[in-house]
Amino acid sequence: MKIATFNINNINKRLRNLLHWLEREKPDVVCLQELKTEQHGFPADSLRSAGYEAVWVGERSWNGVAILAHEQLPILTRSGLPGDDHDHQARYVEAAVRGVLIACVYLPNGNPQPGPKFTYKLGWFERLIVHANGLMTAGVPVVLAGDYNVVPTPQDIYPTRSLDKNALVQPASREAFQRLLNQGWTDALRRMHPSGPLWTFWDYKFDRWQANKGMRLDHLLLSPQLTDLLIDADVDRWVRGEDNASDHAPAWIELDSQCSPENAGNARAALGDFPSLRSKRRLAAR
DNA sequence: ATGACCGCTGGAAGCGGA
Repeated sequence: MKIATFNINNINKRLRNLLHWLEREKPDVVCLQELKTEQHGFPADSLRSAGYEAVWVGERSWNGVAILAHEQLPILTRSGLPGDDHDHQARYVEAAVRGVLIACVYLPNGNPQPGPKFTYKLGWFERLIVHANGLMTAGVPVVLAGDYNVVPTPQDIYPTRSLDKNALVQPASREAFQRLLNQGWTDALRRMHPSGPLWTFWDYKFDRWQANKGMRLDHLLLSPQLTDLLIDADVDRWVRGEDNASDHAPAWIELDSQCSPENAGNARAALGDFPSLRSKRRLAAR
C-alpha cells in the first residue's frame, strides 16, 4: 500500500501534472495540500476518471486539503482540526482508507517571524499535538501525512545562514515537531534514509531547483502499528522538474501487503476498538 | 542577498507562500 503526500500548489492549475504523476506512480492513497480552490471547484470528476475517489475541504484562494484513494471511497472522519471553533482555514482532513486512518495536514507557514502568523502556527501545532495524542492513545493504525512547514533538523536543508530567521527552522517550530514525534510517531522518510539530503521543496526563486538547494518540509509519520510494515519510502523528485511544476515534490511510503486490499481484513480488525470509525463504516455500508 | 518566482485578488500593486 503506497501512501503519498503532495503540496500541489493549486490543484486546478496543476491538474495535468497531478494526473500524470498518479498514472506513472500509482499511489493507493494521496494527501494533497494547497488546493487553492473552493469546495465546489475541486476536480472530482477528472480524478474519478483516473480511478481516484476523494474527500476534501476547500477554501477560496488559499489552503485546502484532500485525501484521494484508488478505487476506494475514503471514509471521512474529520474535516477540521479540533480545538479552536474560530479557525476556519482549510488545513486538516482525516479519513479511513483500507483500515488505516489517514490524517492530511497543512501546517501554517508562520512567516514573518515573530508576529501573529508565527503565533498562529505554533498554536495550530499545539492543537495538532493534542489531537495526535488522542489518535495515538486510540491504538489504531494512523499515518499523519502532509506539509508541516518545519525543517526538522539542520540536515533537512541546504547549507545556508540566510534563513536563520525563517519560521521553518525556528527552535520553537522544531521543538514542537520533536514533541509530536516523542508521542511515538516514526518519521518514515528518515527511517528509510537515515542521513543525507531528502528535499521535498525547492523555492521557485533563485534557481533553487537547478542548484538542488531544497529542504524537507513534507513528512509522513507512522503510528507504532505501522512501523514494522514500512518497506520503502522516497521522494518523486522527477515531478519537480516537469513543466508547470509545484514547488514541492511528492513524498511517499510503501507499507507491507498486510495493509493491501487482499489482506484488508487484518488491518480492519485493528480498527475494531475505535467506535467512531466502526459507526462510520456501518453508515458507509448502508 | 534590500534576491531575480509564482499565483491570488481585482483590475494596480500588494499579499501569501517558504
